Amino acid sequence: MEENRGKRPTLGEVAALAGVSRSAVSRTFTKGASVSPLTRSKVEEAASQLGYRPNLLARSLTTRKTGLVGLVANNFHNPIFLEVFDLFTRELQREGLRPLIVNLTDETDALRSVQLLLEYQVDAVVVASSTLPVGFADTFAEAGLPIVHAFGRPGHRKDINVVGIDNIEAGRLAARRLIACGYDRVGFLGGPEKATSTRDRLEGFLNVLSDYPKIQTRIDFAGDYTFESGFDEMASIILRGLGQGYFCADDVISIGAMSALRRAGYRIPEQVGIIGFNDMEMAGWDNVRLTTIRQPLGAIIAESVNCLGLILSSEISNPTRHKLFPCEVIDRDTLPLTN
Amino acid sequence: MEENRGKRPTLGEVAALAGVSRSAVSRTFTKGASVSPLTRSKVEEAASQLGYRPNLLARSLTTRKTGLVGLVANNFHNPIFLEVFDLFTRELQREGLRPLIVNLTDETDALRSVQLLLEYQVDAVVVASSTLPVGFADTFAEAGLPIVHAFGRPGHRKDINVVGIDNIEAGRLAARRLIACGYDRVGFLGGPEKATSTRDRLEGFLNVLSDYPKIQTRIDFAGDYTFESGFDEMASIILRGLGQGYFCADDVISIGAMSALRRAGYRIPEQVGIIGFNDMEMAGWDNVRLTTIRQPLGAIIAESVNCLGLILSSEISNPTRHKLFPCEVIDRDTLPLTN
DNA sequence: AAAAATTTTGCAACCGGTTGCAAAGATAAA
DNA sequence: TTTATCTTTGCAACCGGTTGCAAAATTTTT
Repeated sequence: MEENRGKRPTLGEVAALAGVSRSAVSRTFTKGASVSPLTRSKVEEAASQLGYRPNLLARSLTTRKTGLVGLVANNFHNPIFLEVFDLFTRELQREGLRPLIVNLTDETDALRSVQLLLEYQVDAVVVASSTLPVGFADTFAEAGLPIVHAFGRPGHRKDINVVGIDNIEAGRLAARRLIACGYDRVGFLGGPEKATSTRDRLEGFLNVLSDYPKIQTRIDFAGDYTFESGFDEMASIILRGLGQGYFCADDVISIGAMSALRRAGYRIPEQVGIIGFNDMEMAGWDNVRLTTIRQPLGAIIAESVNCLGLILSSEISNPTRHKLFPCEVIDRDTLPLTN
Repeated sequence: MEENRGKRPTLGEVAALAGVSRSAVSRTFTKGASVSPLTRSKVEEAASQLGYRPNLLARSLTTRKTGLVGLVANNFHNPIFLEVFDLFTRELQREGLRPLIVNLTDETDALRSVQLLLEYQVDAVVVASSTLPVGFADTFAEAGLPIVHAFGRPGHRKDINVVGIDNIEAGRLAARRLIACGYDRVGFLGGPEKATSTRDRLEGFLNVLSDYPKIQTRIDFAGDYTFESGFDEMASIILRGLGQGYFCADDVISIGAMSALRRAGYRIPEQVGIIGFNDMEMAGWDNVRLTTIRQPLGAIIAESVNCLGLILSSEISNPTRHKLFPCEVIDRDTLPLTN
C-alpha cells in the first residue's frame, strides 16, 4: 500500500513489478477479459502493493465510454431541487455513473456550458427541468448523445427520452379535490405562464371544472417559483376579490400565498383552502402541514437513471422512451377534509 | 458546421482539412503556444467547418490537468445546502473547473466514492461539510491532491486548506445578543454533540456567559440538522423546564423548535426568544422572519474557489491557507429588539 | 503419444491529444 | 547580400490505457 506521494503508479509499473505484460494488467482490470488465475493473482498483488488504480480517463479514450453524464439544472432556488439532486446523485453513482453538473442559472454562458459537456465527452445528458432550454436538444442530438429529460413532457422531438408526470391529470386531481370541498369560487395560481407544465396543469384543471359551470374559476400566474412571487400574487388576488380555494403551482408559491392570506387575516383552511404541488419535505413540517399533490420524485428519478443505463448499455440505437407517473393528493391541513 | 452525426472530428481530421500538421492544430487550441496568424486562421476555418472541439480528457493525459474537482457533501437535507451548491457550481464554472460531485449520504461506499474521484483524476477536492470524514485527508494527501475544506475548522493537519467561519466568535455573538434581551435563563440548542462546529459555538457561547454568573444556562443537543430533531428536542426541553431565550444551531432546527413552542402555546418572541444560525433563504420569508446569525456563504465559497484556483495555477507546492470570515446577527422577529 | 481444440499471453497499433527538438522560414543586424 | 537571431513548423515520442491478432501454452480428443 505504500506509494511515493503524488505520483500515481501506472499500468506499466504494475506490469513490471508483476513480471507480466501490460496487456495482462489491463485485462485483470477489465471485467470479462481472459486471464489465468495465476496471472491475475500476481497482478493483483503487485497492484495493491503499488496502490494502483486505473486511470478512467485514459481508458475512456479507447472504450469511448467515460461514465460521465451531464446533469443540467436551472432551478437552484427551490428546495425541492435539493431532493432531486440528492436522488440523482445517488441513483447515478449506484449505476456507476458520475454526474457532471451544469448550473444554468447564469444564462449568459449556457451554450458554453453545453459545449463543455461535449468536451468532457459525457456519455449522456440528463436535463432536470420542466422546460428544455432551446438549442439543447439539437446540440446533443448532433453529437449523437442520448438525452433524458426528467420532469419534462413528451413533445414534438422523437429523439428525447422523457420521464415525468402527467401534468394534465395532476390538474384534474387538484380540481376534483377543490370541488369536493364544495367551493363555488376556486382559483388556479400557476407558475410562469409560458411553462408547458403550467399550461398542462391548467388544461386538466379547466377540463374538470368545465363540467361544473356553476363554479366560478379564476386564473392567475406567479412570475416564478418563489415565496415572494406567491406572496405578491396572492396579495394582489386578495385586492381583486378572493375565492375559496386555490390550486398553487408549487409548494413554495403555496407557502408564500398562505403567508399573504394569513397576514390579511384569513384563516386556513376555514376561510380559504390551499392545495399545493410537489410535496417537498417542508410541506410536511408541523408548522406547514400543506395539503398538496405529490410528484413521485423517487420513481421519476430512478426511472430516468434506469432509462439512461439501458440506453448506455444496449448497443441498440436509442429506443426512445416516454414514461409518465401518476401523482397523488396528500391530505394535510390546508384544505378541509371531505367525507 | 455540418457534422456526421455522432462521430466527433479529431485533431487529425482538422489538420488534414487545413493542410497543416497535427501539432499546428493542437497549438492553435492551446493558449500561449506559438502559431502564425495564417496557420491559425486556416485551422480555425477547418475546425469550425468540422465542428471540432478538443477532447479535454485526451488532453488531460499529457497536461495532467483535468479541470475536474471533487465536490464532496453529505448534508442533502438542509435547504442551506442548495444555496451552497448553487454558489459552488457557479464559482467553479467561472474558474473553468467542473465539479464532480460525491453524495456521501450512502455511508456504505464512502471509501469507494473517494477512490472513484481519484480514478477520474480530479485536480483537487472540495469538502463542503463541517466535519471531514475520517480517512479522507490521508487518501487525498497520499495522492498528492490539494484539499479545500469549506465550512471546516483549522485543525491539526497542516496540509488542508480551510475556509469557513469563526464558530467560537459566532457563539459569542449569539450569547451577547441573548444577554442584550435581558434574559436570565438562556439555552444552547446545538447540533450533533460531536461536531466540532457545535463544540466551538458552545465554547464561545459559554465563554461570554461565564461573565454573567447570574444567568442560568442550559445546554442541549439535537440529533441532527432536521426539523423533527429541533421539534422533538424543544418539546423535551419544554417538559424539563423552559428558559427565555435559545440559540439554535441551525435555522432548520430553529424552525422545528419554534413549531414545538407555538404548538405548546408559547408566543415568540414575547414569551420565548430564538436566534438561529445560517440565515438560509427561508429565514427571511414573511411567515418565518427568523432572527439568526448569518454565515457569509458567498464569501466563503468564493474564497474556497479562489484558493483552489491559486493552488492549481501556481507551481508552488501547496501554500496552505486558512481563512475564517466573521458572522453577523440578522435581526428579525424572533428575538425582542434591543435599544 | 500425437493431433486438434481451447485458453492465455505478448506484441504492436491505436485512442486523441501534447511537447521537446531540430529543421525551415522569416526577420533583424552587419 | 550575408550572417545572426528569432519565430514557426513538423516529426516523433509520449501520456495511460485497450484490443485484434498470432504465437505459445494448456487442455481435450483420438
